[in-house]
Amino acid sequence: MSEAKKRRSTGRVTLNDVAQLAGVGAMTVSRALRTPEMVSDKMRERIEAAVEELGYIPNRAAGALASATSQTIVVIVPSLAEAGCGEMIAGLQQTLLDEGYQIMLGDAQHLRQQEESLLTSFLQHNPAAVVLFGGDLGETIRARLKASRLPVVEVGAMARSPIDMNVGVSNFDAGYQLTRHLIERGYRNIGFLCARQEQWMLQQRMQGWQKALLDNYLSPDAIINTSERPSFSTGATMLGEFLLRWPELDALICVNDELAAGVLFECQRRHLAVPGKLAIAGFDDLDVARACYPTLTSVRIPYRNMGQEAAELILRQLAGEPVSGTALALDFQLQKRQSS
Amino acid sequence: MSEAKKRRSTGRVTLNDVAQLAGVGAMTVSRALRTPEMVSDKMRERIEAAVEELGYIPNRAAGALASATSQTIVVIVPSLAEAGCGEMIAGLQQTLLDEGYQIMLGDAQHLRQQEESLLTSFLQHNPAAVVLFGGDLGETIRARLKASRLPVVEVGAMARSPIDMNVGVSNFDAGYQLTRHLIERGYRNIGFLCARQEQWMLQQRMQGWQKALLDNYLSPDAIINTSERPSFSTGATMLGEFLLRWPELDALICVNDELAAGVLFECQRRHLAVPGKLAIAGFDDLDVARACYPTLTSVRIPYRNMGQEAAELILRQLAGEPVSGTALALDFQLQKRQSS
DNA sequence: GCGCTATCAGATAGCGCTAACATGAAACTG
DNA sequence: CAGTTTCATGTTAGCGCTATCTGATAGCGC
Repeated sequence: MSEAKKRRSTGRVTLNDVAQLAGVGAMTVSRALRTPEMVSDKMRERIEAAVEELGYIPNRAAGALASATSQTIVVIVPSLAEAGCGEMIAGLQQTLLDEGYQIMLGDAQHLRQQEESLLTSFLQHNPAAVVLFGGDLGETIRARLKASRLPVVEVGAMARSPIDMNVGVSNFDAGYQLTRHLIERGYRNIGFLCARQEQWMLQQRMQGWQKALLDNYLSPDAIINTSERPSFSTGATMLGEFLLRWPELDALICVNDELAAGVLFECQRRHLAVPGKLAIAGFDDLDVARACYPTLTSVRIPYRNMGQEAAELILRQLAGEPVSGTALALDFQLQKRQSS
Repeated sequence: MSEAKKRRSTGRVTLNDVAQLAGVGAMTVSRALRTPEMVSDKMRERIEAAVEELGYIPNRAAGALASATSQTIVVIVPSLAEAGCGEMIAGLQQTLLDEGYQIMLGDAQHLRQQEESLLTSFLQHNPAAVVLFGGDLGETIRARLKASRLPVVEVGAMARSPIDMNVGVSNFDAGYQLTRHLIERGYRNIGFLCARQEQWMLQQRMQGWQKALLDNYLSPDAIINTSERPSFSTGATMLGEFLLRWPELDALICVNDELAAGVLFECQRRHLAVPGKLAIAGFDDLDVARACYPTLTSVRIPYRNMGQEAAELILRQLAGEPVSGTALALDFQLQKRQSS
């Protein structure tokens, strides 16, 4: 009878279908689903039954369009291989999922340009908030994010000038305390193996080491900065250079545990006693630090917790609490082990 | 002059704004952006200029609603800590980003129930396709995915009964070949350390080992299956048990490199020569396998490649090519090193 | 010149949902 | 019991975009 050509209609169950079955208005169904407390018990039950019966799946695109907000949280990380990154995301998701938010993930692969395209692409989704890990974004992006007025949480380190909110640990303090620990143990020629110094988080650890040495009238000369990934094999490779340039070295702090373990492996290869000939320490307290031989002194950083706290902040912000601008410093924990 | 109360209007630049500035119809702008070849050069340039001038950002929610398709690819992983998972995602993203797709990530944390909520939540977005890593989803979910008629790619292992497409390596063959290598080297009492046997990928490796032993008239008795995470420290813990139960063991294959490295560490701790007293081998060829001492025999699995191939399949499928049902087996590579 | 088909641009009508307002009934006020 | 407030629900009108159709031009052979 009708032209039947007018339009598509995806065929899927819609809010209206539910409303009809339940014999109520569409708006009531919408309310029953999003703000149940605004609907009488009787109605709600009826609606829930109808939803169940039809197997209704809300269309988020429609919701997002109508309300001009989405339930999507954008997460941008420099690389998924980054230590703690997975943990952090797991923590985030754990808290966000129950509230109906989902994570849109971007891996920038340490490329400025990639960050740009990720952000451009993500902003098209009207995300509810943005989470940044590692805190090393370019100025363009920081400006764009600021301009977007979205809730932003920078996670990992304490940011120099936070865009908005910030959850992290003081990597400077971590570096400082770890170094002091080595000094207390009697080491005097303490080197530092850094990688990718441009990363704020890593740089801060290094500066903590510097400061601690200076405060103790030791000179922070023995430092190598490589542009390689801070990986096991990089650690193994770099030890040789240290020994060549600073034969008197008696301790080596590595900017993360993978490097530290790599250095340890190379010591084994060269039959250098650890900590007898060389003490080693790292950061992040990865599982490997507890398993290797000798066990590795490290600094535990609560990555999962960071994710959870970041999620909390976002939720509170979205709920209207005045948490904008909060900077939350979590505690790290020095793990003294056999390698020092 | 108008009542000014009717409705919200987000204030953002819309397609219409661009159209007006360019002096064309909205539809033409839409076409110029999505299917440039359908618009004359003159128009396109004019429109592009207008887009630039206004800093127009398309609203994906509106697009998704109107077209009933989104540019979102859902990725569900058992856990981000899973070896190769990050690599795979990076590979995926690399290929998908240029085509305008983005990744919505779900970490199921090895929980069936979590998988469910993730999927429910994600389906609300009308994703263009779904990528599953590890291939250990529950039946409910597999059924739901099948019913959804979305393009699905299972990545990691060769699936028993693929939902749709599949990109992976034969973990059975990998296990078989690794074991054969050890047999060829003269080892006769070859144990297997498994963890989380319920994971298909890991189980297959184990069965490859079994088969290889049987084919060579050796009995696959020395096996331990732990429910712990296959981590460094789990490896370190489990070695003791092996030595206790099978003192004659001369080689130990671990279901992944972290376990293998953990076992190696424990050997160092106990001053057991590797491979003199015990040979060790793992899977995944993580960086640690190349860095540790002695270096670790392993099987290289091309995780990043898998992600790329999966992305290609999705793109081709979405472009209408008949690739549905494809099962793509990639090559692994045996890496013979010092530990065997 | 005539019809005829390509080609491109515009007009129209929603996609499925929710903000804002309107309504009606119950609950309260004095 | 009229008048006000409260509450639960319904009605209306889009959110910004795209599928589909219609119309205008241009090109073609004859």
